[in-house]
Amino acid sequence: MSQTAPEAASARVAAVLRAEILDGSIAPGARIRQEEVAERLGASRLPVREALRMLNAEGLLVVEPNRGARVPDLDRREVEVLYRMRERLEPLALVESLPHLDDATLARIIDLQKQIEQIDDIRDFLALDREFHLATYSACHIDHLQATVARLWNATQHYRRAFMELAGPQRRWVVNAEHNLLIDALQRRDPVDAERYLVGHIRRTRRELIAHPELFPDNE
Amino acid sequence: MSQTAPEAASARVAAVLRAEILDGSIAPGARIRQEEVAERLGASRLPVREALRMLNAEGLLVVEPNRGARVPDLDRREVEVLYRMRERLEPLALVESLPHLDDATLARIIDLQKQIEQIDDIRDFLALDREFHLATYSACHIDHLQATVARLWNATQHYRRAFMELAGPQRRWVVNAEHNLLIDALQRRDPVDAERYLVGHIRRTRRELIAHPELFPDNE
DNA sequence: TCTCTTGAAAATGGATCCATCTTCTGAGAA
DNA sequence: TTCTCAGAAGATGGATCCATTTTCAAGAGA
Repeated sequence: MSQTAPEAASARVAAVLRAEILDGSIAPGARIRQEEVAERLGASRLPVREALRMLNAEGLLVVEPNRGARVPDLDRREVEVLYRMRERLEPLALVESLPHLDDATLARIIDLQKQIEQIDDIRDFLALDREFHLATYSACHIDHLQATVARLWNATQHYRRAFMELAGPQRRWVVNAEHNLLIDALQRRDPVDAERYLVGHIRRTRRELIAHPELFPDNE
Repeated sequence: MSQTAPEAASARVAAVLRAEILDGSIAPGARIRQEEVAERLGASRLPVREALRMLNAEGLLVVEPNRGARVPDLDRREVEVLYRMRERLEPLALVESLPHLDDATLARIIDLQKQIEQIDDIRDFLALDREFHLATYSACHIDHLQATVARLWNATQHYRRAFMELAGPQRRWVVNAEHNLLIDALQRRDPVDAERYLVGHIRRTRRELIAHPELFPDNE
């Protein structure tokens, strides 16, 4: 066969929509019409419906009965609590992952950070940053934990992007310092320091993000 | 209309399957065949597929491409980590909920505990216990947080039931003592004590549950 | 007797057509 | 001008039929 991957239509549709939501092409609040997606991607409405359910499970959109799917837009308190969830869950994922992290994954993490330090484009930065962190959790091998963490990243992705477009690159050096301290702790297999730097990283991000009320709808 | 609720077929199918999984009629490891469910519940396969996706989003089953849906069975480490996730997330849900808990909800929580102290049947106990805890989080009004906590309860429900069938009712008084201390802290609107008793409650449950390796598959 | 192969049965994935619900638009009256 | 209500258009939910994949059992060969 010349085709390398048969891949189901619903998975293909889900992949396209996932990318569009994560990179902001489909903004929060937008309604997603099944027929429009089906026509655009050359499939029938059925795999589109399946794809919407998948993305719903991934925290990227909400499905309301008889009213279709839409990307939710969150208020400031909601985003803040999602970040507090990250502060509690990701250290657990990291500590469970650390003992099983092999050298190849560690090398990939280090390489990702090198790319992060050289990239300018915000979308590329966000994608690499996400891949960097999820890679540090990849060895925990607890599906529920990894899926939950991914959902939190998915739901807050838009606000991270909006923040970076607003704040510009002047705080990038802080991210890099935190990432490199985290990598150092990982290389030393030190769960205490790894958790310390990770929590600090997420906490700082939350505070800087929350400090911009203009990112969120209907703030009194 | 005589019908009080029109309710979509997919939601109805999902409700039946959800109840069957939670009460153990469909055990972990079991494959769920779409056609069997469709015939049994008097619907076509399409709403069944939708229902399976919904339950997948709720953490009750996993869907593998071209291989259908099944209720996952977890090993001991997986259940332990799920409980550690609960220990970190539920205190956050409680603290975010506590300031918004109204008197009616508090009264319902107290009433649920009174029922818990009088019930004998394990399935009824588990349902009431679940309702009790989720009620304490119900005022946090963060959909993602409540859904995540519900998923953790869903995924571990089977092992809680198996544990109770094994351990019998002799530790029920501990549950009641912990619940009543938690209620007292809620009535005093004391987030510190409330978090303290809740974490203790979950930690003790985890330890007692994990102490029974015979509850889990393939433990060396 | 064990293993590999092959083919048939069964289950899932997808497409099209129809029913039902939502929502938007516009006309009419206060 | 504004509110209300009715009707039409559009979108979602569901049923049936077909295609593809998986799975399992039977048989041939070593």
